[in-house]
Amino acid sequence: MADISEKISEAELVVMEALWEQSPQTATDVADRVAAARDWSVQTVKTLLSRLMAKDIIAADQDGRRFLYRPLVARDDYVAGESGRLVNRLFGGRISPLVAQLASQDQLTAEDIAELEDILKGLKS
Amino acid sequence: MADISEKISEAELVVMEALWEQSPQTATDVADRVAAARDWSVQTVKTLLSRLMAKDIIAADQDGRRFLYRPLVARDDYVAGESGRLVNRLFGGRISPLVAQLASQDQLTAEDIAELEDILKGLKS
DNA sequence: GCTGATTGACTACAGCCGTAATCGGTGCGA
DNA sequence: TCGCACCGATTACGGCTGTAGTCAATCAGC
Repeated sequence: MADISEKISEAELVVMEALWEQSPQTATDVADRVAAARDWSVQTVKTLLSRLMAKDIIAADQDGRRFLYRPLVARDDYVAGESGRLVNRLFGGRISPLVAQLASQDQLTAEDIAELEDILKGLKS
Repeated sequence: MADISEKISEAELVVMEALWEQSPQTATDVADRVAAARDWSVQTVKTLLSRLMAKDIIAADQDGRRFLYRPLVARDDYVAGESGRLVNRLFGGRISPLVAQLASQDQLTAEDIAELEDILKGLKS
């Protein structure tokens, strides 16, 4: 439940996803993996890695003359923080309006509904 | 269900909340209302109003020598967009992991759970 | 040993964001 | 009618973001 103090930007998040998927990785590995999603130069990815290091969101261990990067923040913690922030900002901290919102947009599949029921069942016990 | 093309920044959102709460309002009204949340100068609020106008997120009707500002985007539409974006970005478009996430943080009150059950009941019919 | 490829560090630069000061016009009270 | 208060418009400016180029060191192969 580590707090994420520094903000992760949109582009930085793409890099984080690559690192969460697999770590540690060299800058080049990350760049290759990211290339699937975004057409960025290797330099761009390296800059983003530097910024993430400066923000203490990732760390790097030297391996010969290059670095192996790894996340310091778990994806779950990040996701929890962002979800909570959104729910607070837009729904006054209440989640049911969010679900109602998404439901009204037909964003809930039958499977989602079944899973939600399971979750609720678990919570009541 | 109008699409929101331009992005609303954090500070702009505070101004939007004031306008969604009540509209139309003069710049001074908005500034007064916003003052409860943020200690901003009137100038700052006016700048934010200008930027929101430039982004076509609000409009203004002249009233004597001042303007009456009103939202062009409904809060529900904005909220729907943001919620969907978050769910897509972090949960691959699936909502149940979000609820599971918040549940695991003890962010669900008994009332939330009851409301969610009602929502689900409604959806199944 | 010299050369080319690779790597991290530093630099760049435009656009957006937060926060506000200043300017020029105008209506109102004295 | 003269000045002041108030209004929107314009300008400011430092920080963050997206996107990348360049530089200096270094490793690997000829």
